[in-house]
Order: sequence, then structure tokens, then C-alpha cells
Amino acid sequence: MSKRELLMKTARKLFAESGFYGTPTALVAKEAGVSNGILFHYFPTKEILVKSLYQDIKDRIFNYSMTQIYNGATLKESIYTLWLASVEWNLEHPEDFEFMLQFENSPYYDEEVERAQRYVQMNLELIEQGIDQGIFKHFNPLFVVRILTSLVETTVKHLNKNQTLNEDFEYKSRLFEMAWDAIKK
Amino acid sequence: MSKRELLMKTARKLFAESGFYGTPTALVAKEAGVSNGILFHYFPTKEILVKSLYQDIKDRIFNYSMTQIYNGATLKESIYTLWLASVEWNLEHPEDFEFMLQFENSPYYDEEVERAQRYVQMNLELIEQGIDQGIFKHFNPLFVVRILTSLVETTVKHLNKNQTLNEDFEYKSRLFEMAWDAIKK
DNA sequence: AGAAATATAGACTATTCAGTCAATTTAGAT
DNA sequence: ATCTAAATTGACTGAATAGTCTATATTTCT
Repeated sequence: MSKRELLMKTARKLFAESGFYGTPTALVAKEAGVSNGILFHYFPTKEILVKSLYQDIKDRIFNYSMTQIYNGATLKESIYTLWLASVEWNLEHPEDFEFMLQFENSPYYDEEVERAQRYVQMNLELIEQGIDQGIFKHFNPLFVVRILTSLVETTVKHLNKNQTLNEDFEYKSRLFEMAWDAIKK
Repeated sequence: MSKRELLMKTARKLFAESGFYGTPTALVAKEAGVSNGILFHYFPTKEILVKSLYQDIKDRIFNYSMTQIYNGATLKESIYTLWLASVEWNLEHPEDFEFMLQFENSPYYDEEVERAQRYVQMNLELIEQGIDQGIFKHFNPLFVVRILTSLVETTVKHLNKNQTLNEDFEYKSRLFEMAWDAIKK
């Protein structure tokens, strides 16, 4: 693994544990087993490190989600697939999840950062379809995407606390019904 | 206003603007027009200041909500009243809202802090009723409360961005239907 | 009034931390 | 083989900041 990757991996872990305000750059470098200087060589400021991490995580969720969708699915199936992909992915990557929660509620996060995500774009298209077809309640599509996202987050937190339910797909589909009922007409 | 109150008021404002990591205690004291020493007299650590603020805000939301509920309401009406109270209150107190979002996604926040809130207790009771009566989907009541809370947050963010909708009660009741549909059977 | 307790001031400190820099090593190109 | 550019080191710095401490003022109690 390149030192750059090593730094990102370590930062992800430490940031998830102690938050990015609670984690000195020096510690990231030390834990990654590289010098302080090289961290600032790859990431000129801490803010750039943090934002790069976020970008990277979102890209990985996006790529994973892409492998899950399939042709010929109904709208509900597509939304379910994306919903489940996001839930599963976050369950399997708790560090990324923790970090993302913090980031999205930090001053670094704004609408521009959000819209830039291919992941958001993908969801947006589906939601717009659903609204046009009169299947979904008539609201601003980006708002509906945010509703879904916030329900995914709450759901993941819930499943993280109840590990026994983690493999229960019938339960998960009941959880999905909450999200679906919220947005459908 | 006592210096203690003055400090809390100032902290609320500054924390909302720049986050509590981005706001030095010295600045809080300075902006409040009091000495540094007195801040630490009332709040021995910054953490205590932050937690006190949170407690205070939650108490005020709770008190406001209490004035809104009324006897003889159906379950749906009660839930709506609480939902609307929370939405309105957050809209009218953007500083408190900003601060709360940050706090609830910070290391300071945990389940103990959450359960201690009278506000959560009040919601919990209603939700338990709904589940017992078979009106709501059958899930852990605390989880359902969190679902509602997260929907309130997303809704408030949405309304904050679209000020024109702020007075539109018909629109708000459509927003409530999302939350209601999510939890009802 | 006088003692005791509490409130207030503000200078000071010890530490922490993001970021710099000059020196050294490694890799790549010709 | 030599030159050049990029990677890497780690000691260092300057600013920021939570919390301390001593001195003074104000209130409260008897």
C-alpha cells in the first residue's frame, strides 16, 4: 500500500474513533508509520485530508451500489436495492460510517459538496422518476433524497446496536417499508 | 441577565456560528463582556459548558412542547402537535438547532444523555401507546422516536432553505404525513 | 460591623498542534 | 552513469487555547 493510502486508512480509523478535531495530524502520521512531513506532502492541509477522505468513502459507496443495481427492476426494487446497498455497506464499514456522520455535520460540509456526489445524483434520478410518475409524494427531489439518507443513517445506527438483527433480511425489508411509506403517495 | 446566563447565550451564538471546536472559551468570555476567570468559575471545563447548553436547550424545547399539547387529542393529533412544536421551535431558534445538530453528532453525545431528556421520554410514551394499539409498525419504541427526530431535523433544514414555505401550514402538514406514514402500519 | 463565602478580574502557563523547512534518499529518464 | 524530479524524513516553530492562580470586590450571614 502506498504511503498516501496508508495515511488515508489510518486517518479513517483515528477520525472514526476520536473525531477529526480530536485527532492530531502528527498522530495520523505516527500510527501510519510515516513521517509528519509526508502527510503534508500529500495533503497540504488537514482540511484537504478530511475532504479527500470523504470523497473517497463516497466513491466507494457509489461503486458498491453500482454493482448491486440490475436492469428490469421496478422503481420500488431499485430504491430498495440502493437503500439496502447503503445500509449493508455502512454496517460493514463502521469507521467510514462514523466518519461520515461527523463530516456531514461539520462546517466542512455544504450543499456543493453534497451535490458533487455521484451517489446523490444517482438517487436523485430515481426519485425524480418516481415523482414524475406520480408514485411519490410531490416534494423537491433533493429533499426526498435527504429524507432517505437520514432514514438510512438512523437505521444503520439501530442495526449497529442490535447486532443480532444484522443478518435478518426479513427485518431489514420491514425497515425499508418505513422509508418507502414515507416517500410514496 | 446574570453573567452565567450571559455566557450561555453567547456560547450558543458562537458555537452555532463556528462550532464548539472552532470557538475558544476566551472568545466566549470576551464577547459576553466578562472575564475569562468567571467562565471557568461557572463551567469548570469546556465540556461542562457544552453539555449545560445542550441540557438547557432541550429543557426549553420540552417546556414549549408542553404548552402545545392538549387533552382529548387523538394519537395522531398528539404526535402531530409534538412534531409541529419541534419543527416550529427549531425554525425560530436556528442557533439552538445548529448547536444541537453538532452536539448530537459529537463524542459528547451518547445514549445516556439522550435518555435523560424529558423530551425523549414524552415522545417515548406516545409511541409505546401507538405500538400497543397496533397503530404503529412494530419496532423498538426508542428507534421509532429516533426516526421521528431525524425526520424533524431533515424537515427543519429543508424549511430553513425555503423560507417562503415557513408560514405555509398546509405544506407543513404534508411534510408531517411523511413522518406519519413512515411509522404507521 | 465584621467575618465568611461567593463572584469577578485578568495576567499567566503549559501544552498541543498545524504546518514549515532544509537535508537526505529513492526512482526515473536520457 | 549522471542528472533531475519526486518522495521522505524529523526536528522545529509560532500561534492558539484550556485551564490556573492570585488578588480584589461584592454579597450574605450573624
